[in-house]
Amino acid sequence: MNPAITNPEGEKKHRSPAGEKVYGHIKQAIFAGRYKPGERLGEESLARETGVSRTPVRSALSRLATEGLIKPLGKRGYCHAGDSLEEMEELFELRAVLEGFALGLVARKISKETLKELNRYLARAKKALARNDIEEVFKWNTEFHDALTKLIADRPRLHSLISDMRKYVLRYRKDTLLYLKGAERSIDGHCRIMHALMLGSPDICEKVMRDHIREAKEDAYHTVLEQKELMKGSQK
Amino acid sequence: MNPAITNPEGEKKHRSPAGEKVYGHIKQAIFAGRYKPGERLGEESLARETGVSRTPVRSALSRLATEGLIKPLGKRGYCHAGDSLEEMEELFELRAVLEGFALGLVARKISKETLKELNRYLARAKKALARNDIEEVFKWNTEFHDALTKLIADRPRLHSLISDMRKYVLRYRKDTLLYLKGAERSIDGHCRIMHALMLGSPDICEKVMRDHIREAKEDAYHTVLEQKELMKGSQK
DNA sequence: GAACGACATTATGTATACATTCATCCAGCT
DNA sequence: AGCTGGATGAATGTATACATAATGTCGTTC
Repeated sequence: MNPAITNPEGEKKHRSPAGEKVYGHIKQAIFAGRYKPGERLGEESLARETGVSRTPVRSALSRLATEGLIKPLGKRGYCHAGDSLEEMEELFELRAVLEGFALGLVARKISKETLKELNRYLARAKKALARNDIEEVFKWNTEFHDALTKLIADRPRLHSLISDMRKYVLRYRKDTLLYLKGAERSIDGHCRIMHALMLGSPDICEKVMRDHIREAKEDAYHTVLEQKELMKGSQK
Repeated sequence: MNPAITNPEGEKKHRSPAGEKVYGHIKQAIFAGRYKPGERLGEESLARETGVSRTPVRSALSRLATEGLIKPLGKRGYCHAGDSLEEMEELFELRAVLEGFALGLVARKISKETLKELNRYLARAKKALARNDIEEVFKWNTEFHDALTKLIADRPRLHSLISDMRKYVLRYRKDTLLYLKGAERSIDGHCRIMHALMLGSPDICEKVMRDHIREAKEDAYHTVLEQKELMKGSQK
């Protein structure tokens, strides 16, 4: 399974073994599709499942709600947000806007060294694609985006917004890249990003990144549709 | 004092008398400048202050952190984010991007009735400006923006992001409008927004809204600077 | 038979007690 | 004298017990 999901690597803040455990547990369960869409998530049941008390469960639920994986349900706990196409679409649109803006900021101050680093990731992804090693393509594409994200660490809000959304979106992206065509389009987009960065124009960078993420949205869109079809078929 | 701040009106979710009480208490204290910038906010001291236990205090702190009013401090509690110019600038830049995008979305589907409603608010703000009634200008300008925000209620993430940031930004805006020039520029911006909406072009709407909020940023910038000067002067 | 109401069950809000970890300070050593 | 290391304290993480609110069920009544 996807290591970026099953291995909840060290984040910066939020310091608690138990709370972290529950957080990872629920997140993984959601990504694995273990909850029915819209299913209610109660503090007590989760506390029993994970073997901790309700207090860390509450904290984890609150965190997940901020990240958008679950939604507050009126007055009675939370529920799994489900993969509605609308949600997915909004998420990618937001990413397009925010990461587009971010790339515009980056364009103003990126260094030659960073450009080289990005080119390195891109070259590796291309090589991996030539070998049909999708896993590797995914890895280097992620490195590429992560390197870009790091460049706006001096804008804490923007940075954390983008980080959160990228975390959330992994589920779609991995599946998307399983299609060779998606991998090709993605790498092509990264090429265009490099060119835009070398042009140094914020406006062009913004537009290129928007288009890139909207392409990814289209791929994810089809993937989700097919998943829904599959689920429909597998229902007795 | 600002009614939008001192009167924590009914929000949608988050159901708790005690938790709500603490939330309002801290928020008000922050807006009133009762905490030194960067001051550490401990759960225990806040619990004593407000007379409730630490549990609702935790929930309130978590909420405030999500909204960006306080920042998680490494591993040890939270602290008042302070009014650094950088933070303020980032906040307005984000608003510019997100509300710009939102207005682009709105442009595609706004109805004649809504346009009329917006025009009504705008006209009232103009009249208030003619009377030099800044309080009223503020009120109708807020109605104007709120009406726009409501139009993207079908994009929950975008909507809540914008709502949160607008809440947070109230402190700057009120002071800003105390300057007549700021009020004039603000109303002028709203006029341009109306024209862009009537043109119906998403791109133009996006650009106009961005410019409008960046103007507000400039006003807020000067205001914060003057406040800092004042504080420097009042320090023995 | 359907609807209303009371009770039981369950879930969340709150409080408090306990555990753990971080920070500070003082003492002893180099 | 300065630095290091441990002890002490305080603040957060966790668990649990209690209070309150909501839901679901069962019984009664019309």
